[in-house]
Amino acid sequence: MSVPIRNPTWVSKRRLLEQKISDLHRCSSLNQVKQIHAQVLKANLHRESFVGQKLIAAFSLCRQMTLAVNVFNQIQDPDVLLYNTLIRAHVRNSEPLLAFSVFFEMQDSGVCADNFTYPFLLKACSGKVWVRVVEMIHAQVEKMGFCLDIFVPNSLIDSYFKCGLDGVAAARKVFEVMAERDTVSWNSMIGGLVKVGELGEARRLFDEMPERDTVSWNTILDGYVKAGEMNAAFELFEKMPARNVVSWSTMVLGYSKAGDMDMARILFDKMPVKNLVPWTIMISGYAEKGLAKDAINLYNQMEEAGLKFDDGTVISILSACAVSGLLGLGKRVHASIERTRFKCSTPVSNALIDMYAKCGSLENALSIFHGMVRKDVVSWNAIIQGLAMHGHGEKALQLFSRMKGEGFVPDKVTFVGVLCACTHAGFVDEGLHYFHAMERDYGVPPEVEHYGCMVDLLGRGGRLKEAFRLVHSMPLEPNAIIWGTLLGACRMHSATGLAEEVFDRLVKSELSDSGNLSMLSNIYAAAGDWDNFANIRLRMKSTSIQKPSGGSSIEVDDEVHEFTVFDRSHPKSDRIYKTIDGLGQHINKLTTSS
DNA sequence: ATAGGGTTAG
Repeated sequence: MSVPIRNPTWVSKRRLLEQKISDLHRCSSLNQVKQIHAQVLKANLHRESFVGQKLIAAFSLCRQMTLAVNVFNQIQDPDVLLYNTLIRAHVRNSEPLLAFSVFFEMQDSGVCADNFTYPFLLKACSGKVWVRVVEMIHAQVEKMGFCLDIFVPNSLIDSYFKCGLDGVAAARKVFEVMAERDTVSWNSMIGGLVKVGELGEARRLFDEMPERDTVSWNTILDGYVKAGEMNAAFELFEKMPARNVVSWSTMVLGYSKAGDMDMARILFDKMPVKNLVPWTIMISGYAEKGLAKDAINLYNQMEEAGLKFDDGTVISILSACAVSGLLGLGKRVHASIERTRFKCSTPVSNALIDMYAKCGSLENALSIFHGMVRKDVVSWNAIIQGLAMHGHGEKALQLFSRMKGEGFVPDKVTFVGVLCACTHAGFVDEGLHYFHAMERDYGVPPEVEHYGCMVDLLGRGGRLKEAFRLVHSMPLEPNAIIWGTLLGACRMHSATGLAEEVFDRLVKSELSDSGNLSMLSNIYAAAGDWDNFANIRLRMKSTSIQKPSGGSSIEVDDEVHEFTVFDRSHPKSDRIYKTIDGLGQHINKLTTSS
């Protein structure tokens, strides 16, 4: 019998599968991944570590962690690479606890962590609770002698600062006891101190350090910018021995955030080298402030300069459009994305949903949402919020239950949307139900935002006493929004006496702003108390200078129309207010007749 | 280790 010749079709099939496996990370749909998984099982390749790594990563990108874990369990003696892949998958899916349980499992089975394992774990540790975990990792790397490698203490400093205030002392300690410090160690300390708002100490270290590089200068510069001290920042900026694109961008952002777009533009024009970031900062700055013409001009220039934008650019500009209702620019950005790539990334789609919803184009928001390949919690939150905002409370609640059905875990933002949906649909009892269920059934303790929603829900539902009781009994300190909401409820039900009580609290806690003042003046006006009305209006004149009042804006044909409290500067102001009054009467008629 | 970036109540 002759030696069997390999079937050429079989060989090419096998090659094709291997190619598919190594391209798994490029798969855009769950079905494709499932198909390849089936082929892997048929070819009996599912016990290979490399194949497992690829499949786990691909399933985790589709949020199919059950499938990812199944793949993992098929492999008998997982190596460190496979463990790392699963750890990273859990971290990516915001499941730090599961990531750690895999890590412990790995230790129990005697597989040693490598230099990749700890960075993945450290990435899972953000937020206050996790400082203990950084401490645990710290102890382990210390025990294994990893701390002799300067890379390790440097990243520990960074991780401790990521724990917020709880980690600051430990970060200082690591820095103090380090055998040797390099510029990165100093810069990490300065950056961390800036992040937690310890600008003074950051500056002391900056002055103390033996050798400063441009990163050191940029970091301390950012500290002054974040503190809003633009004069000090500018002084530093002029003194710097060398400036790079980061230094200039930091200054441009600072002026933009301070509302000084002219100064931001002067520096932007002067920059010797620009990359995407300063362009993004400028366009977003204009867009956020409703300066549609400037934003669009610069956007055109950026396109003409042949710059291809990345996710950061797109997200930043879209969220600025959402703030000021620049639907026109938002649509242009959307069109540019569609031209340049096949599918949007999840964060970009999320930004699009939010932009369309906030600009009032719910159909577009919904079509982006339904067309998404990989939704995440944020996608659901954004669409639930968008539907709620536009009065589709019932639809929002339907999506909430679908979200759970598809295996997504609601978070605190989801419940803000859900409660908001109940308010807008007038579902007071459902709202109370969700409010009680969120901690009990979902492990999400209510925060001040949720109490705010409840005050609004009860207040609008005419259950003013319950709203008051909730505010007085809540375990958290009520903020200006809570009192303002309560004040609004008082106005709605002409409860002048209660309103005064609320307002006293606002004044005492120095939380009164022009919005709340105008609300109180409306209450007096409605009650015919013109003396108090005049009093409040006088007060508004003096406080409105200190505190900017809230408002809304909308873009029509590249022109932005802005509206703030008591503002009648719009040329069609009379007609607008007449229309609003008409609508109000119409609504009253409908609600009293039903 | 430094600059821009998604969802949060009135």
